[in-house]
Amino acid sequence: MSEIDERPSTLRPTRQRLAITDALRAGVDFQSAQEIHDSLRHAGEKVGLATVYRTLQAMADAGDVDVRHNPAGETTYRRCSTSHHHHLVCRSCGRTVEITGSAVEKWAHSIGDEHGFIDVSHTVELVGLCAECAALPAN
Amino acid sequence: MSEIDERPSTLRPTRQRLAITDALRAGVDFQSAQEIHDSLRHAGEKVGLATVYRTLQAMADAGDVDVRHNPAGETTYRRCSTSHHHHLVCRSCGRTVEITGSAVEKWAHSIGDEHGFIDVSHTVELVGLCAECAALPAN
DNA sequence: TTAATTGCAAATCCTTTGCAGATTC
DNA sequence: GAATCTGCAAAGGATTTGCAATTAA
Repeated sequence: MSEIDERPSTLRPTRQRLAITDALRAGVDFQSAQEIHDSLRHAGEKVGLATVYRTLQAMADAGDVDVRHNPAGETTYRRCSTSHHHHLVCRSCGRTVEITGSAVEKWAHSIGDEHGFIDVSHTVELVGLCAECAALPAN
Repeated sequence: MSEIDERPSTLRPTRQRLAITDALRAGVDFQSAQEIHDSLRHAGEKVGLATVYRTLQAMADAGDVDVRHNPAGETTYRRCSTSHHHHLVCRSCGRTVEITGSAVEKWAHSIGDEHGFIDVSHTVELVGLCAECAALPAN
């Protein structure tokens, strides 16, 4: 009764899939299926939106890309092993600062080891009030 | 041209809002608007779904609750200051381990300070492959 | 009384699915 | 030729919005 793995034994390197892989490689950070679809369209590659969704999902299942959700509620994808960074976002004005924290990287890794998990990736998001917004009278 | 703060100056403590606050307090972890709506309904409180959405959104804007997205893509809320923990999830079987990491808490805080942010909350999610799934031949 | 709040239903937006035709092996 | 993939359009599900009625201050 345990359905753990459902991937088809073959994954065909079609034009569409290669294009999507390229788009992921071109993007620096997480991108939504819609963004990738647009990006492909602008690049002259014609790929159906449904195909983009299906492919990204398959890649995520296979562990080839990391998944997260952006504030807009979209599911976003990023190829693994991209130079890794996080964001510190102001909850009032949306100002964003990029963070590179080797400290968390190590922490994530050691937690994984501790529980017998391998191949651990992580997602971190810091949300706070930036100095400017904190200074506003309304706050 | 800078619309930074749009909150109405008054936030009325209506029956609905109090009920939603209670529901948040009752829940141990992140809950979606729909879950809270159900929970209220079962508790005998009649509150419109739209109201739940609007209220949670307002609370999030005000910084009274933390927001995250669950794997299903739903937006979920948790009152701030709940005993804080994170999750380590197996990307294959979904097995979940709760993590309490004071290390990250401190890290998040110091990063905030470093950039002049106050009132910094954070969201962390670790995704990996658990020992059991890693042992499966298919993987 | 006025401004904020609510409920309902309609409207949006993102994502998934059914299915026939195209494609890869 | 068989198993996969694609695209399109329809279907689903979550969230938002318009608007008239209701309620708190």
